[in-house]
Amino acid sequence: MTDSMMTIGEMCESYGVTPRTLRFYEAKELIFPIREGQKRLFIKSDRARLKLILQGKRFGFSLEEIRQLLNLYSLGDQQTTQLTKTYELGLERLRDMETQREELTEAIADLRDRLQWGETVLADRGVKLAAE
Amino acid sequence: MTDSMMTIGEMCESYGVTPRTLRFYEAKELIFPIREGQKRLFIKSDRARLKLILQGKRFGFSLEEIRQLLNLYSLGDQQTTQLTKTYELGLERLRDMETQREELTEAIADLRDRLQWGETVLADRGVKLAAE
DNA sequence: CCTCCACCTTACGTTAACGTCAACCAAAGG
DNA sequence: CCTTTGGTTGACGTTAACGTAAGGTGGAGG
Repeated sequence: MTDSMMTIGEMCESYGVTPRTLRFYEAKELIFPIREGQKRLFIKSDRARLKLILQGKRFGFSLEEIRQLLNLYSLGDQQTTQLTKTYELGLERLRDMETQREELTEAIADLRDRLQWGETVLADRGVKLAAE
Repeated sequence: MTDSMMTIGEMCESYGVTPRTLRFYEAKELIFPIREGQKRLFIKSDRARLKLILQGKRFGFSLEEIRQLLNLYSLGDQQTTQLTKTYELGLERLRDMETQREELTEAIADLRDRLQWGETVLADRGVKLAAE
């Protein structure tokens, strides 16, 4: 109704996933769409979470790890103990991601060198590459 | 013999993997250890490849994608056509990795904010965090 | 000679993350 | 009223990336 509500189909269209995927994520408690009768309805926060899920997957996190991280994004009225654990978990993840970024930076530089080399080899063999 | 040769056990020790993993990678044609009778022997280039494999996995690449990438790291006397394809594949991966790096940078900043916020909340509740 | 150890192959088991299929409901349109 | 459209819940299938268990080999040491 209000355009803040989306059906499962619209969600799939928007984010390039299948219904099965969204239902699966719900079953794994990564998202919590509300129900109108039988049907699922997704609101803004669901979309925010989904974005984070898809991003997390690109970084190589498992769905379970992502589920933990998502709690960081909906911190509210939890017990202090739980909150502290979540915080520390977040710190760990942050270190992970920073490490990963450094490695990625190196790997990119490396790959770039290889490609440069490949270019010259191909040039030597008289191959014209699509200029870009 | 020469310390440039390593047994499967030594490899596992060095890189924190299981024998099964190395045999699996060989079966998938990601590494090509030489044989002394039955036994596998790993030389320097095998170790270089293994490093790249493990790194690639951290970036979320599948073994099959990694296998493609590895060809870039052993370009030699292949046909020019194949070489060109490999080169273009490498370019694609490079774009992927650069994109991933940007996203990762954003995600890190984001997570950092959350943690900062979490810190203040915990501080308000009188929780002392391990200073670092 | 026997045993242990490190390695081997073959083959079936496992987990994550969905895909696919069957059978069902409910609102909307012709 | 019937059919289409878009959703639902099981339940079983699939792929990647290994784990694991069973049984076999070859050399070193007691």
